[in-house]
Amino acid sequence: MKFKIVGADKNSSARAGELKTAHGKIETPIFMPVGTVGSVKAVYQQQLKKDIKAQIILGNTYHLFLRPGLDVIREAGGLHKFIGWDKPILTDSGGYQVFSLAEKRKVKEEGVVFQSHIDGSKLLFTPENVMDKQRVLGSDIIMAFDECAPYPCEYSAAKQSMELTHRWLQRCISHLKTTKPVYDFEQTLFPIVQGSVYKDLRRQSAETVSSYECNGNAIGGLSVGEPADVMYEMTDWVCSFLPKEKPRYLMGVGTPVNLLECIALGIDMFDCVMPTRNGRNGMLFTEQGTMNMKNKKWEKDFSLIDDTLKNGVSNFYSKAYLRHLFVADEILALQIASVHNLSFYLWLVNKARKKIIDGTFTSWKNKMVKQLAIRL
RNA sequence: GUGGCCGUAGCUCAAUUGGUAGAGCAUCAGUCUGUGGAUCUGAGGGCAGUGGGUUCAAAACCCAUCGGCCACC
Repeated sequence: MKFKIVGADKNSSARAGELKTAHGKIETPIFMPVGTVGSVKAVYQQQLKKDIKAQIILGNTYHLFLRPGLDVIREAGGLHKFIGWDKPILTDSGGYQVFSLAEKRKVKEEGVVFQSHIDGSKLLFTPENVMDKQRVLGSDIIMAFDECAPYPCEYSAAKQSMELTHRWLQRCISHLKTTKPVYDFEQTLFPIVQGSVYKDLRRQSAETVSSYECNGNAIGGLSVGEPADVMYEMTDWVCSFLPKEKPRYLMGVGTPVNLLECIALGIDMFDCVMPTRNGRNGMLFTEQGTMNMKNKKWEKDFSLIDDTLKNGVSNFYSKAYLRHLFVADEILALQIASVHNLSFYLWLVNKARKKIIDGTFTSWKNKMVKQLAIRL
């Protein structure tokens, strides 16, 4: 996997790049739609590619391991073939699910013992078996098995958690070195920086992670409830210790404003459930601000959802119709909202990329941040 | 026609049996950050079928009347 920087902003740390994977090129900064169980909820793969212009999507090791199970995916020839997506895929390791889904869990040195949220069965995830699982999935980018500290988190607990994540990272890397891809293409590991909101821990973690010289690095443990300015401060700080020539992935972020602010801090890759999840709950993101489509104010607003997005959905359906679909609890509402929001996110990062390349990023970003915060 | 039961929020129904009406759903609005069609939070909404009466006090007791359901003739 190769990363090339093709443009940089003079007034910020923003950069534009190209990331080459076995399944094609990714232009950064990029937003990666989340497709946890092998589907970006409510969106066809064809729409994802043609209308939304997604360049890479996410899958989740934990969810896919539970359903349909790795034997099915192996027999299908890997996740790409199974779901019908020939562009790059990144899989999360399941570390976050241990933090967010499992009620009863035991974090031990060996790994994590927890119960399936589907059938309650006991599972053991270790750095080694999570690498094996991602080998079977055949994702282009595989994530290290980490522990995501909650927020707030005491210093001592954050330190312990970070150190465990580092020991697990060492094991992930060793295990990958002694195993081969299941399919005939390259997979690359992104290690994850942790350390909660403590600058010394974050620095230590960023330096530890950097020392492995992986093809890309990720920042985890943010956007878990801390204030936005803390998130920006940590992101900025961590980026200063991560190699410039490698892509940086900020996990789980965020709002359109978060994306722009973090691009300015030097982030290249994002993923977030917000455009799809909030979309399913009626929230639409646009260049002019956000709208809650369930609101009565749209009842007789027959203007197009967003004429600037040429995806055949935002520039086809009216606000009044979409509101009706939401109120009537129609499946089409979720589809329209998801396609729209993802289109907007991809449009936004692509616009940012162009602005970085033509040297007008910061002024544009500052203007956009104000506009995006508006509630319509 | 006679007898019985019932009428409380938009809907379905509560209220320790006289002490100045609540819930669920719906509506309206908010929440949502490595997935959650979920969840949670808040708000609006009742001349108690109608008209009388008893009482310090009535959704509750009495009378009349209207409407609905059931049984009998």
